[in-house]
Order: sequence, then C-alpha cells, then structure tokens
Amino acid sequence: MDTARQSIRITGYWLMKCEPDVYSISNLETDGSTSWEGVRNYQARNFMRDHMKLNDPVVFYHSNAKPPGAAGLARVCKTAYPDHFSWNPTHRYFDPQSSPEDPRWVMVDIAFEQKFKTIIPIQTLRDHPELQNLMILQKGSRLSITPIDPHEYHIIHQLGLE
DNA sequence: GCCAACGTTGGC
DNA sequence: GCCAACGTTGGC
Repeated sequence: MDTARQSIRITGYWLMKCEPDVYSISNLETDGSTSWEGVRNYQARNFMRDHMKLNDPVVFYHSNAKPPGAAGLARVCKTAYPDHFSWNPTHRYFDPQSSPEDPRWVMVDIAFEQKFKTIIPIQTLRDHPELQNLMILQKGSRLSITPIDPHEYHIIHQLGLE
C-alpha cells in the first residue's frame, strides 16, 4: 500500500468519480457548480485537503452507470473546507467522529466546464494505449478521486470532442 | 444481481 | 499489532 502510494504523482489534474444516479454531469451543467461532499476515504480526502488548487482541471467520471465512463470536464472553483454534512446527525454523510471543532472530512467545489457529446466508456479508456496508467483502470482501484497526468487529461478531452 | 477487491473496525 | 469480520465500491 505504501509503496503504491509513493508512486502517485500530484499533477494538478484530477479525475473524480460520481454515480450519475446520485449526481451527474447534467446536474452539474444545470447547477453551474457544486460542493463535493461525502468523501469518506482518507486518501481521497488528503488529495482534496493537501493538493487541490483553485482552477485545477477535473475529468468528471460516471461510475456504476451504463456504461461507466468519462462524462465531461469540470474545474476546482473552491479549495478544501470542512464537510459540514459530516456533523449533521440526520444526514446520510454523518460521521459521529467529526465535529465543527474537529472536522474530519473536507470537500471542495467544482464548476461545470463541458459535457461530452457522448460518454467515453471505460472500455474505450482501457483500449487507449496512452491511458493504460490511469489509476481507475488498475485492478481493484476504488479511489473516487485520483490524480491524472496532464497528457491523459488532454487525450480524454480530445476523445470527448469526437 | 454477483462478487472480487478494498478500507475500516474491533476483539484479542 | 494482528487479522477476521464486515460494509462498501463498482465493473461486469
């Protein structure tokens, strides 16, 4: 685990996964921007808290979808701040170990950039020779927020124009 | 709906 | 500190 973690390179480019049944790129297009609450994984949290910068580019990915795949582009429009949903006992993202005095979780805001004409299915990403190293394509990868290479970002951007 | 892979929890 | 049990993720 630690060895794998060490090889992660922070690039300022990101891929963020969301189930479209919960929140889709179309929702983001409608809203213009949104808060990214509910991340309850420490590694993903640390990416947001320690590394996400204003205007970092984001690939918006639909997970658990038919088909799963890259759905569009977004941009970080507010850097990390406490996830207040974590201390609301009636909310599904409640965590009893988090409090306003000692917030355990953070969120960022992202702004809509573009919605791809069609989803770029995961299989298309898998088939692309220059996207082989995408973290989300590695076996067993479940991280909802992963850094990606600028080159990978631009390839996905291009695929989204087709 | 299945299930492999993962992260977290808690007993010891 | 180990590790079994558990809940979750997410592609298929």
